[in-house]
Amino acid sequence: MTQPKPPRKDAARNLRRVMDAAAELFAERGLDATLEGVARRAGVGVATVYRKFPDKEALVEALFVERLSRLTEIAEECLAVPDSWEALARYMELICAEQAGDRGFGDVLISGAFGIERIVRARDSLLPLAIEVLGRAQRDGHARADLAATDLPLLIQAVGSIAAFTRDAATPVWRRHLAVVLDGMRAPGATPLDGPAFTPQEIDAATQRLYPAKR
Amino acid sequence: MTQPKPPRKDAARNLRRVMDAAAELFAERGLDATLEGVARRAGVGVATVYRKFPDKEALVEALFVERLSRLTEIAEECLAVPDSWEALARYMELICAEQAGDRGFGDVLISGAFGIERIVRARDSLLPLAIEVLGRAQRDGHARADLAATDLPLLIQAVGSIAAFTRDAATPVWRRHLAVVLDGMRAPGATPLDGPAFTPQEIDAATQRLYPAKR
DNA sequence: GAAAAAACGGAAAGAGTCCCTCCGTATTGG
DNA sequence: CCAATACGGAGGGACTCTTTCCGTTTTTTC
Repeated sequence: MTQPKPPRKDAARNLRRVMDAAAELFAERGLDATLEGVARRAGVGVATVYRKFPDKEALVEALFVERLSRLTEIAEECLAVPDSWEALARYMELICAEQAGDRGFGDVLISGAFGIERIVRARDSLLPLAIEVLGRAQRDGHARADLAATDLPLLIQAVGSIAAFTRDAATPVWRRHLAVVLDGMRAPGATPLDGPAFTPQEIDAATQRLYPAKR
Repeated sequence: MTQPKPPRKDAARNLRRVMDAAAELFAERGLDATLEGVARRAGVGVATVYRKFPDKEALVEALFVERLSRLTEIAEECLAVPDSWEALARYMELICAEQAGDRGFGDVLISGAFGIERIVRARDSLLPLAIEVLGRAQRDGHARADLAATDLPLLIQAVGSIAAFTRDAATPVWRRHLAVVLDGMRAPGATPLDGPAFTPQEIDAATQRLYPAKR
């Protein structure tokens, strides 16, 4: 019933060091950061990293599954905001901020992180919430009617790409561009959005192409 | 005075094949495409590629310098459009379209393509034109006053990133998001853009970090 | 406080990638 | 037909990154 074994003291300390270092390094450099880099920053050897996590995917999973559920929380909190436009704007802003602060997290969202099951599922569970947040703002006449829910992740990704590109600058300039996007999402839309929006399946397909295609 | 030597027939044919293949492959896969891939698509050996161009950079330069000056043309044509908003909208759209149709070109714009002199210079000559296009629309009260010229390349990059991400889909969905952005650029802006815009130097710094940092 | 158990570090194996060169063979043009 | 020119593709060289191996050190247990 009780834990079979209490872990050794140095092992516990190193696990924390590794996770902290990985969180930092992935935040700065994205998922491309190497495990050797993680080890160096943690002040341990690579083997120690591998003793804690069987491979890189496991480390990524350990770090980001929790953070993804944070996004779900954000969405749910937004649904509780009385003003439906306020809710939509906050939803966009908070998600962009998460990405802007952590390049690795942005990679996870866009790529599905090597297709890790739990991560992909967690990410996919976000769309229904987006539908609700957007739908409410549309029903109230705050958000333009021709926006589709699938436009949200794409617009978020667009702002996120600015955040990634300008990451090392002093100013979080992406907020300016998010403001532009938000104004563009307001009703009434001056320029009609022509052409069909993406289906959720098309979004999935795009993320999946990302991994096999790249590295 | 005349060309010292007319080139051999097969050499001429292969030069064209290589350039065509490279244009295609870079368009599809970006600057990461390998020269072996180019050779394969051209139906020649790698050595032939290297006989035509001393190295990869030279090939990239040959392909994209011309295309960059096309962007200058676009900007100048836009300056000739009477309606200043129309001009700005067209400017944004045409540049996005160029990127959307050619992933390599997007890479060139964002990364400066290995820092190749002529390419960087050509790209930098674009900003003054953007200033004019934007300034005119602002003076006429069409574009929101709190936009800075440096916001344009960043917004273009944002839409471009959607185009890159959704490249393989049937629908050019990025047009929807460009429309959103354009509406957000209209005056009056509902959400104020707070925080300073980027300086041109900050943009340069960001592009330069891109290459050394990555590969 | 010593021996057993657990964990450690860093070198290096292994698997890729990609750029570019070499050289024996083929094509071209006079 | 032969000299000049160009060709193909194997492979050298230089990375990079993940993962394993093993002799050494630290911790725990008695």
